[in-house]
Amino acid sequence: MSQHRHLSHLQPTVPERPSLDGLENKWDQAWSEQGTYAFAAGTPRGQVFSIDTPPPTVSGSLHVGHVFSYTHTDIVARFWRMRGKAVFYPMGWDDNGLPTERRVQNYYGVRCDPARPYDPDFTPPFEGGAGKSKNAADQVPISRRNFVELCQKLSSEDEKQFEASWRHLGLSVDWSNTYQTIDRHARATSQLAFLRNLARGEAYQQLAPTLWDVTFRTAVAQAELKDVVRKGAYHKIGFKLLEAADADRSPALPTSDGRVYIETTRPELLPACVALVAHPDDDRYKALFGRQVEVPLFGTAVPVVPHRLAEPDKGSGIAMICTFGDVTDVIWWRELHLPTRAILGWDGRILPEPPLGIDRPEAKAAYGELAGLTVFSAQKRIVEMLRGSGDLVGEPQPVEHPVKFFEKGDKPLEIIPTRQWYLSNGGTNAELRQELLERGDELKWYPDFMRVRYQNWVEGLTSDWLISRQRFFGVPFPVWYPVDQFGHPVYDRPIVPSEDRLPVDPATDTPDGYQLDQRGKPGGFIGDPDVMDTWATSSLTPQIACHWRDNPALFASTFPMDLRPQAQDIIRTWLFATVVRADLEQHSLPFYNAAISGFILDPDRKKMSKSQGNVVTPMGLLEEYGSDAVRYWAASARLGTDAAFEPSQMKVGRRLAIKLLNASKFALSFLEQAAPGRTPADRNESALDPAAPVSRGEMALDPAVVTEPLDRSMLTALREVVQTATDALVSYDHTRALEVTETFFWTFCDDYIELVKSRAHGAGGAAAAASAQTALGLALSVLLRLFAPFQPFATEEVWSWWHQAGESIHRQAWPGPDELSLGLTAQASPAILTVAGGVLGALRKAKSEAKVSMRTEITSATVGVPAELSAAAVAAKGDIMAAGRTAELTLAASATDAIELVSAVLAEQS
RNA sequence: GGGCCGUUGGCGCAGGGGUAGCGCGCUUCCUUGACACGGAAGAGGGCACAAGUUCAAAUCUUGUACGGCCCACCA
Repeated sequence: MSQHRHLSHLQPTVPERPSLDGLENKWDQAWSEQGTYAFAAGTPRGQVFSIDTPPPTVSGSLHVGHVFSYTHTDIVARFWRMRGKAVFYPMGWDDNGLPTERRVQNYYGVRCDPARPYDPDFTPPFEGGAGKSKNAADQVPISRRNFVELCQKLSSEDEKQFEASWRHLGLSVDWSNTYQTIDRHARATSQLAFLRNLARGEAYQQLAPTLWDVTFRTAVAQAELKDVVRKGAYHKIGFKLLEAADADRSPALPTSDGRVYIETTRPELLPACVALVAHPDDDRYKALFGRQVEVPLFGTAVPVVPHRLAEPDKGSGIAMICTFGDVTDVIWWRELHLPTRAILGWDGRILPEPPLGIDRPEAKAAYGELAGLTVFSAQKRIVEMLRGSGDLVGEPQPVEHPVKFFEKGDKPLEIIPTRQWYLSNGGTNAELRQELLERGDELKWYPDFMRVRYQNWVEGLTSDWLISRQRFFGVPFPVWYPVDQFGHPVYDRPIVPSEDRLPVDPATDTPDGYQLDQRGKPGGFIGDPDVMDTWATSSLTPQIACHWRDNPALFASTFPMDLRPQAQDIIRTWLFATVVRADLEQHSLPFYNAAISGFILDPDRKKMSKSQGNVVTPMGLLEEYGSDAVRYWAASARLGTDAAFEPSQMKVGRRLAIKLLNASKFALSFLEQAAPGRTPADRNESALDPAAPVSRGEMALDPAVVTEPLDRSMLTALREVVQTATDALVSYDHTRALEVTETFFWTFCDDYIELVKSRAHGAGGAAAAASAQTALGLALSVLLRLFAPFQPFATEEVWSWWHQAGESIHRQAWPGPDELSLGLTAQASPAILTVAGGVLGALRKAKSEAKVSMRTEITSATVGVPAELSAAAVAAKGDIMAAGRTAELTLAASATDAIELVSAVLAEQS
């Protein structure tokens, strides 16, 4: 960092015609070569600013929303770097999980079949999705290892493209510090955290009803659900009331025909029915509690039971409980201790064999009609059967109702009993839940109202976190199970590896104490076949990036991280899960601040997303407008606020970047003029001392030279801007910082530069000229640094014109409060600049109304100025007259509180 | 059903007790030696609606409407 009271610079080398073209590649390369954004390892925690960068899903393409939110983070990173922090700014790639699997299937025309052996010479049938077929059967089955290799291959190609785009955008990421959520280190970290959870009892296995996606054939977690409104129909079905053991006990049965009528949207689950349920206070059905009814077609006898969750005003007020139609069924089943009659398989089809309770031949025959069918077909078939048997009353009544889907799936979820791994997240433990709520309070949220989304979510948790997935491209569970003498795995005695063996793949690695050939044999072992949910790994991004596992010194200097930037829609997943993991392992927050960005809306105010088909690819934008311009658009939107996709804002940003180049060129031309071909060797000498020796040394801009009131006024106003912008950035309000800087900058260009132009050229003598020239240089230096986080390319370009090669603006000190303090006696009211601009505006108005050029001379003019501002106006009168080309200017008392043109006599035009 | 944001000139946004502000767009003018990828000067709204608090309300309170989102419900 260099001193800025005295600006160091070389003889300016300003291009004849400055341009934004090519700046991105030029500076990206320079920053890369010079290590401008490298993290200084060994920096104590207090001087580090660490960022938990969201690892983008590389299987998707980069879109404008990414550019938007990552720019916000980069502004913060650049600000703190200039404030003297060692910024720890890694980049991760989320390549682990389903999206990559799907992309690989389409891209290479393959599918994973874990039963196949590894083929080291395997070549995919095609690349690039050229032979893409909708039919999964056309995909070539390959081994899990081949499949994972293809996932890694494609991911790393995608990652290169992402990095290129990010670099083009100017993210000041330390590109020597990247990770993949599937790489060796991430796998080891994820497995280590899991083993610790297991040892502490926070991770556990359970055979239980599980939300199940039949397309992907995997369990999914509560956090990955979405509601989809679907068409369905209420089917009214009669259940025959069976004779009561004590027949005269029930005087007022609700049925005159000996039947109980329920309404269901899922008649195909009839064979899975285990009870009917009504509200305990429902007088219509009270008398039935404890009685048995017979399930139509299948002849199963099931009880009628009371439960508070049954809603009297829904349907007929009495519902059938199936194992399992929805999550309420699971609650009823669990709380009422009902039997299980599962009829759905992992593939979403009706199981071939009927469940217990269906034993009569005609019941078995009825079941046989459904066996093997999909849910959809089974429903059609059973409706025909019920109609035939007379158990269906009337026609099904169409309804639209919300159904739970996996957020990435396109078929409704089913609930299937399976063995799965769970991790405590407060869903079943009030004490932990309270602790996690307190973590949410402890965290600083930007904007603060995002906090309630976290609270809502934590308060609404109904189960622990299901972390196992029956997929292939993910981090495997680092466990094996002993196989007993009968060949059955012993699930409650998992075998774990020692921590130094991580990462392991239990599908190919052998547990300690066993031989390779004992796999799957009685008395041997078997590996857990599942992988972890992608969030189970990405919830550890702070531990991965900061190297909790293998670099305690780095971890100590970067964790808990300073900032977690992320999107609002993954508070319940990524943010919450990260808090859970750090709470369990480190007993702390994983980060102190969360910056939540909004969505990008297209011009029709809809959320931009791939499925909407309205996504604009960012690279085209970056090339068309320039990265600084696109960043400007992003920076104009506040955290947590949805923003419209606005090319017009990008044009404004581009105009600003060009203006920065041109205004700087102009200001620097005076510095050159001030000391042509020479610079003082002694920093304490005046920059303008013509006797100073010529050298390639440094030239000082001495604030003491700034003597003119207008110049001092401008610098005083700028000082306030510095204060405001700094305060705003400290509180993550980049919009405000940009706004005040930009507003000042336009005044600086339109008014100040115009006002001092002729004086800076020497019209008022050497001292007055030096004052203007030095003020221009000082202001330029400060303004460039204020803009640097927002427009890194244009500012770096300008900086390079007058500073030593390699002396990046992005490593300079952020303007401080002292830098522009000109000494108490040299302060001047910022009002001078304002008034001078106002009076100049009045003179311009005279010309504009006369429809003449601004060059036109004014013979004489009178401008009214409010009394309290008249002294300020007088102080800048000479500059105003010069800028307005006015020979005779009278400053009169204004009748109003505004500056107003009273009269003007224009010279004849030639 | 519970909750969180928002509603300010044609569009995008800022302001947040004293009587509206920025950018784009629009109109008119200006090819001035930093910039035509420019510059200057203008026109245009009374801040969704209603009631209240106050000397004074875009600004505070309450309610309503509309838009967006989160959570819950899912027979």
